[in-house]
Amino acid sequence: MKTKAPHDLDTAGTRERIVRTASLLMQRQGYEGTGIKQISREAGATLGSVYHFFPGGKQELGTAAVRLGDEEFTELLRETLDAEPDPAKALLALTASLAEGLRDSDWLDGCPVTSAVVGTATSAPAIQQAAAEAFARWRGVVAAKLVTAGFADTDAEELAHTVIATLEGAELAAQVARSATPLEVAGRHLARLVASYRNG
Amino acid sequence: MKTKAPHDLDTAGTRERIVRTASLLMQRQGYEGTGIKQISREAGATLGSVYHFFPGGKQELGTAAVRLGDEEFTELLRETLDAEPDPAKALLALTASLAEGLRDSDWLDGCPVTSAVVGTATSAPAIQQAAAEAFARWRGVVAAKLVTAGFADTDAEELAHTVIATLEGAELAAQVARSATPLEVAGRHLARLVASYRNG
DNA sequence: CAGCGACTAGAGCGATCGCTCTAGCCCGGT
DNA sequence: ACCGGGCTAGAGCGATCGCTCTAGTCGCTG
Repeated sequence: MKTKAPHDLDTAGTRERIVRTASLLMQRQGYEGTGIKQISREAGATLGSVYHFFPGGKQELGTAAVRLGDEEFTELLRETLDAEPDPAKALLALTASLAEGLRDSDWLDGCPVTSAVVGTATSAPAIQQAAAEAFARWRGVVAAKLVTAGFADTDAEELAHTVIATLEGAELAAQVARSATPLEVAGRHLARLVASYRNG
Repeated sequence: MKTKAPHDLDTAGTRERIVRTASLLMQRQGYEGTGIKQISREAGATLGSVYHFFPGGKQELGTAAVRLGDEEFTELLRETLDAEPDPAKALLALTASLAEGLRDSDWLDGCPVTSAVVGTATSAPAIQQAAAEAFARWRGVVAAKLVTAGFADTDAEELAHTVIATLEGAELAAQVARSATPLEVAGRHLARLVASYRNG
């Protein structure tokens, strides 16, 4: 039962600023390529604050950053899928939205979870765990949408696997090629794949 | 016109050992997470040798490592696709092969290009360039296979985009989940997607 | 208003980073 | 026999890494 006094808000403010900055920087530079001092500097916080909020150090902060990316993409996923009854059309809207976001950042801001998880398998297992949970949650959201639209449970779960994997891969490909084409093509193919299960 | 004296072979041996070690380590730890000293130590070479062969430093070595990964996967791609006339069946064999390789390394060795390219957009543009070339070459191999199998040029090129993107994404998902399922499901869906263009 | 816990502030630790530099080994050619 | 260049060898540079530590500020509570 916490009160929402200004004190608490300020606290939450600094903590959140640190996490958001960490998420953004790790998205662009990866986990290993981002330093704690750079995060604290760009977040307008001090090193003391960072270790006050994240006594577990870099790994705990990285985990929080991945969780933030998880939450944000989960919300985008839910919004986009809810706005269109037909799952195939919704996927087209989703890839278009991702392509727009990527272009707007000059192809720098890819998937925050992907960026943070690469190369941390042995050095930061907690981050791997958080990334695994994120992917599983996203698959769950896609699968739920498909089930609601009348797909069989098994088909929905398998399609959700491929939808999320293809989105990850197409986002990376688009980033590297500095072109929206991989995402646009992936959207059309995913829509076609999903539609092929509608009557069969 | 170089002679193949033992002297030259030894030279090539050290250089190649360095590149192979760099490729393996960056595959597991990412570009930023791998140090030059660690590479030279594990390759059984000295720091002097590394900078003798790669005067451009870490970025040049990383670029060579990405090119090696490019060549190796290009070969695997060609071999697997050549062994089976039907592209859909060939894709199933390919995902099975990737899943096997991933499991054999205890889910540590994902795509070497992906690992190296994440987080290097601003810090090592030469690596981005090499990765873009790798993805383009792989798409070319897949597209050529599809054209040979009778697909229209446009369909073949678009499918190649999605095949490569989905393989990348599924490999990453399998690595994070420590499970072959994402790759297996992706293989079946890619086969289905490709087959859907056969008569349409 | 005294006291206390939450938070800020940043100097500085040992280790490691990418990289440079000098010294010397080894081997083929003349 | 001697030289010269390809390659090895590793000490050490300044910078940065993740992290610890002490000191101090702030605002709420009794």
